[in-house]
Amino acid sequence: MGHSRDDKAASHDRIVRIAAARFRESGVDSLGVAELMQEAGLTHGGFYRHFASRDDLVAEAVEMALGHSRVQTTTTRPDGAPRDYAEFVATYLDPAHRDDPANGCAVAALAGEAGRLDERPRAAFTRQFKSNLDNAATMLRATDPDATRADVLLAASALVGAVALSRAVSDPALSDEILAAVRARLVALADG
Amino acid sequence: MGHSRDDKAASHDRIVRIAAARFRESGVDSLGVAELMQEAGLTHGGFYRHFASRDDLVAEAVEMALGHSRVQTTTTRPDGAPRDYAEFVATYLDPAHRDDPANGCAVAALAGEAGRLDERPRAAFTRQFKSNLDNAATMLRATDPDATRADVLLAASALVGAVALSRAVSDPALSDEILAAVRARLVALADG
DNA sequence: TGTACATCAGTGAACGCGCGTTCACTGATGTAC
DNA sequence: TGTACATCAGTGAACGCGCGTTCACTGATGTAC
Repeated sequence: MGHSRDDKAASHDRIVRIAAARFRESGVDSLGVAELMQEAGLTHGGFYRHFASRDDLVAEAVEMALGHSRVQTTTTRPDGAPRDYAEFVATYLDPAHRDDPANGCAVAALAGEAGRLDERPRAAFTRQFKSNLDNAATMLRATDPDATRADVLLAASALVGAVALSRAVSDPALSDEILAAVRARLVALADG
Repeated sequence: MGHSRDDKAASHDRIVRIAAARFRESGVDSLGVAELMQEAGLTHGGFYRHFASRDDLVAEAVEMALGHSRVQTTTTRPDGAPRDYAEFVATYLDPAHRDDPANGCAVAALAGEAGRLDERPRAAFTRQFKSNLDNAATMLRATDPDATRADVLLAASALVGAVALSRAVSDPALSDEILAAVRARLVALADG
């Protein structure tokens, strides 16, 4: 067990990443300090060398969750190529995204409880959502130059709603159907 | 403090209604047994004359929340007249609905956590959502006879997503804008 | 480069607190005769 | 209709438990000379 400053930074990062993933998976209230520290390979007492309080962790972890997710709404791919709107929609509404909230879009995962979070994480949510809207607008307008802001807001609402509903419903066929239908309609609207 | 059978039924109903409202407002984990019973004008010990466990209450209250909300997706109005799709969308996406989740659509309020609920309340969620889809389909097809099931699923996802996002975001202007934009686009899509 | 010392990341026992749940009790209700 | 009795809705103290948080301590790290 290292005690150097690099070790502390690594521990801190590990703790926040684990919390961010777990918060997206099962909400901000689901994970206790003791369990979190255990998952990070530490004991609970050390938590307060990193955070002033659990609320402080929540703020940091929500900020990280919103900033880093595998299913991103970024305009470029890992290889640097611009991302196509249809491809983005397909990735976002893929069952793989539905089934892996821990690594998925934090806006979709946290939309239901963001309004009840403290000011700081809620502001982070709002900021990130606005940024996602801008990215979605850029992608959509590359396909449909006439797309309005209302079109972007409809698409964003449908994307977030479809992922949330597909995760909520206990009927797998309906879950798949929601994703496929919304994907088809959003792509058709952009192309038409 | 009455002890008759009618009194018990009234107490039971009161407890479940309060829980249903509070669950829609702030999630299923937010309300303790003691606080709930106090709000119902009783003491916490009596809770177990009504429910085998807190989980039992959650199941019943979620079922009631899904069955009874002021902003309903029913096809008829209180006065018995059929409901117009555009009117329904406008009501659903009204700021008054956003600002009153306790009396609003339980599907929108619980979408984020329904997937983490027990089997029984989750099944109730799924059942109610399917029923809402059917009602929405009927209303939508009254306006647009060519509307497909995919159109209905897009509308449902957009409605739920828009309400969730409008509640989540801390910027009031953006919140209003989401509701207005999705309303305008959904009505325009239905009108052809 | 080596030594002495301060710092502080991490440990693990302990804290107060609120939670869901239990239980002995009270007294009004409903029933039997 | 009146009386005796069983039932049970509701009370409130008490329970074990897990939570977030505190704290005295350990020992490796980083610094001063």
